[in-house]
Amino acid sequence: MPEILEADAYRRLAEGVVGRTVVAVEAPDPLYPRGGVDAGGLADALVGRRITAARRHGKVVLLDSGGPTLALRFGMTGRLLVDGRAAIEYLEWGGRRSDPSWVRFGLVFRGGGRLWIDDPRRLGSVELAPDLSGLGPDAWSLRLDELRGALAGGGGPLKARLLDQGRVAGLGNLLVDEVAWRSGLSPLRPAGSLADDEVRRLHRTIRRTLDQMDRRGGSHTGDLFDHRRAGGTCPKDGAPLRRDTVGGRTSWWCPEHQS
DNA sequence: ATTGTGGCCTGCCCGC
DNA sequence: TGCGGGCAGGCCACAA
Repeated sequence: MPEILEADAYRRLAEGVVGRTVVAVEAPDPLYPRGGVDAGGLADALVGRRITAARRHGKVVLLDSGGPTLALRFGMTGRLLVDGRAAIEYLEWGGRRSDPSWVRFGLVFRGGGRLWIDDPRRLGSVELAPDLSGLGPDAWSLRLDELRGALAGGGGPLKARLLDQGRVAGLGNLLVDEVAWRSGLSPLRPAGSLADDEVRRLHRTIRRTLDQMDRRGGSHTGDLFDHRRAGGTCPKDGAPLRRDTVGGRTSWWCPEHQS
């Protein structure tokens, strides 16, 4: 479940390769390169280039090197490692072990350092010159007017809108459940039905929740997280939590204080 | 255009 | 002890 918080931890880790020169590209999994490029194309584009920046938009980590930008996506079980060091050791729903066969992509640098993606489920990908125009504004720097725009006119459930990367980029299932719970908003509410004070509250909550959970260590550190299970109760008021499928995702919420 | 659904992919956990 | 089924969700293709 790499969501925006894990992606940002990966970006921070990837800053460690800025200034290094790529001498080899490893792409042992033919499923991993997307967008019409293969292992050879990745090598042609990247070998000999020096990494100049590590950026992030939503859940996507971007490496610049003077040529086409390299985009790294992590699906739900992808981990980034640099020189054998992981940004996140234990990924919820990720592998409990580490297995060399889970390495899906790697960059080898002059001097022997290495950046790679470990992804048991193979749901992540790498892409050259990604088109990010379909992504909405980044959730962490989201302005109030941008959130208003993202929710405006939506007849579908609030949760589906917040999960839609084209509306707001970066939030995943766990973070959306957490911010809806903290905001006292039902995930089932039609997105466009929120009153202005509710949008403001949601906006504040997104910002504060991301800052706090980043300090805590990731998207599994929400107050609701441990209660997302059969028989779970709301840590705020003790009511039994409801489990619904919303936006195609398992959703846990409190019918007592979320409306 | 918007919204919903199913499939991809595989480790892990539970029940038998 | 081994095995099979279900589950997890980011992302994309496709359908209504």
